[in-house]
Amino acid sequence: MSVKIKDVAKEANVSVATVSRVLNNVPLVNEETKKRVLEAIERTGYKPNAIARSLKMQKTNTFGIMIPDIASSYFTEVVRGVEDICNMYDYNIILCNTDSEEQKEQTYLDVLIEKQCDGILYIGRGISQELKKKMVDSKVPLVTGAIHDYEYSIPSVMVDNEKAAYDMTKYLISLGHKKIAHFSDGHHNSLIAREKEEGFRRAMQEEGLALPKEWELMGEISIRGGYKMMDALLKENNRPTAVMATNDEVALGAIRRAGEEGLSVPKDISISGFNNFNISEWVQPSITTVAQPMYDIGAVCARMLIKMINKEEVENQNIIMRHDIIERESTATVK
Amino acid sequence: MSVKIKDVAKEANVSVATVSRVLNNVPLVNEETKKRVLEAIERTGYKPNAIARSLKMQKTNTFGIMIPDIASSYFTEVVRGVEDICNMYDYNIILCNTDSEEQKEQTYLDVLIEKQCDGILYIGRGISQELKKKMVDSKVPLVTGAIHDYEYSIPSVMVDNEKAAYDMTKYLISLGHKKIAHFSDGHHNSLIAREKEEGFRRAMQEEGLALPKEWELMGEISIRGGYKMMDALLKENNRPTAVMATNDEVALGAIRRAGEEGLSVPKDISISGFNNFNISEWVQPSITTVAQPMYDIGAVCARMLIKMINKEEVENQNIIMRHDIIERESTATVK
DNA sequence: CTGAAAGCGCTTACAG
DNA sequence: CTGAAAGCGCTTACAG
Repeated sequence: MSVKIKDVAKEANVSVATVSRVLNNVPLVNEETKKRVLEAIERTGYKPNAIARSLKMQKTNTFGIMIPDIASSYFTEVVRGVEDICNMYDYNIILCNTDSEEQKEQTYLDVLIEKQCDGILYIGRGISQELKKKMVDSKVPLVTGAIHDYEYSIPSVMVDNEKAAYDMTKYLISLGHKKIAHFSDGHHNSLIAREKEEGFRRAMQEEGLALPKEWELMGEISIRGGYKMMDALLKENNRPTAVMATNDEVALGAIRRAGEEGLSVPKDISISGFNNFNISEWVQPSITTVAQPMYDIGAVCARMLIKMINKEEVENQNIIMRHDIIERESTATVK
Repeated sequence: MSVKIKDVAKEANVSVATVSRVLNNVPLVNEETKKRVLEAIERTGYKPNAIARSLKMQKTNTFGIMIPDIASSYFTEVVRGVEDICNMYDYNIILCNTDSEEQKEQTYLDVLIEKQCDGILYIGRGISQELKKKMVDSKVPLVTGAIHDYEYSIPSVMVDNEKAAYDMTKYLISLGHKKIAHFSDGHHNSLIAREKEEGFRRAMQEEGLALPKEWELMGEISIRGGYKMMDALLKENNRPTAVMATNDEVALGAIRRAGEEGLSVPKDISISGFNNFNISEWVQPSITTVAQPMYDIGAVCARMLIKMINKEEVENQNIIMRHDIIERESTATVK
């Protein structure tokens, strides 16, 4: 059916070896011959078969990327960063949505290994013990994004979540808030949630502020999740003056629910987010947040993985990206 | 380095053919032998090499998916739908962000063909002549999402954009609006923009309403794009009472800019969106929009492509999905 | 029920 | 500078 290297060789009156050489720009081909081959390729409309090439070369030029859900703004940005770099370096990515389910993660990992991916990017909230072991054992080059594993010290690119949460809490406190609730990710495997929790507590304790149980809500990371957590919080008699939400979507849901209750944000209650999603500066009120360079996290992950594959030395194997507090309309000094 | 089928064969004292048979569940293998092979696989930790298999079978079980930008909410949802179905049927997807640039599209198409993708999903706003020809000539099974090509009648899954825009315009008119602006996609290749434009005009003309040039804005499809278009509109003396934006992000940007001007939405101006993104019911005001089943469009595209590859008959090659007007807070009767 | 062998479409060490 | 041949890791028609 389709034309193969053999057909081109026949057309150009050379051997397949020669055709292969011009295809791969091996220098020692006679200019005349090369021209003839190029013409034959043109005439026949030949396209190399990358699968055959991969089998021979033991290299597929494709990465697997495992994320919880592409429909979640955070991962969407990271993936875009990954893909742009991959495109520059002639890699492609196989996208795997795991929903943070271990079963799916295991299955995808097997597929990625079987499809001989040159490397794997794992972007997530945390990795289960089992998967971690399996990944490391597989010997496939691996980089994690958004999280870091201390057990195997897998190369990683992330933000200092503990510090980021600490900074945001301190910021809220600097506004005069002493009663602060925390809406966090309820997923059992979330390393990030634990780190943020620690930062939050450290800041509160430093100031000698109370941490009542009813102000530590856990739920789904989504607008609806934020809505529900605010709903639960409002049922309490003891109301905080500020809420630190684990991301901007959660903050948005919380703002919506507060508004329905007749509470004006930030006049009656301050609400902060995390990540600085693109909507956050546009919604009303715009959301005070901790910006983190999601696109760059993806891009740096990809670059690091490519370096590893090329056996280049990677000086810093655990890159911490910068975060920034962005003050906007959803927070204000306590009245 | 890694264990191959030959190693398993040796371990189990059978031929590679036999190992391959148990791997592929070919029935005519002795139970006893099968068990021995399975044990050998277990012991050696053998993982099949899908690349070798693909070369032999002429099937990679991977699709290429070309979209403008995964960071755009519309495509994010569609891709999730695609991936979920692919996962069910043991396909993987190679994600390609083209930014609607023809150069990137051409390059990606070549790569997808060379990597022997079993099929390609093209989700976009429109296809250039050249790319269309190249895709069709390549003979790779192809489905388009969000758009339909009338020239080659490529199988497609989409919403009736003309009718959807018509319906939304009619809805705004039913609210008493006679002065309606339209914020649309400025990309030169956007088929969708042209269809919506037609629907908008048809509705307006049916009612004998004017279509002044200054109310037909074109810009970038994004929150910022909507902000800018509203900014331009507000510079006109002649102000409409309603704006139909080409999607919810554009609407959000427009709402923001209107607010900055001291205009209250919907009291002073009604603004409608398109697509029903997940934020749209949560922002304040929530956005009146035309819902379209983005996830399902992706899912149906994937299913159709799989059917085509399996040579199953696809009765309806141009599937029109349902759209719905969702009335929310950003539109109101004209005062 | 099982094995030897050919072949999928490439690349490259080796020989000339 | 060029070609014949081996080999990447599988599957399967063929023969037994």
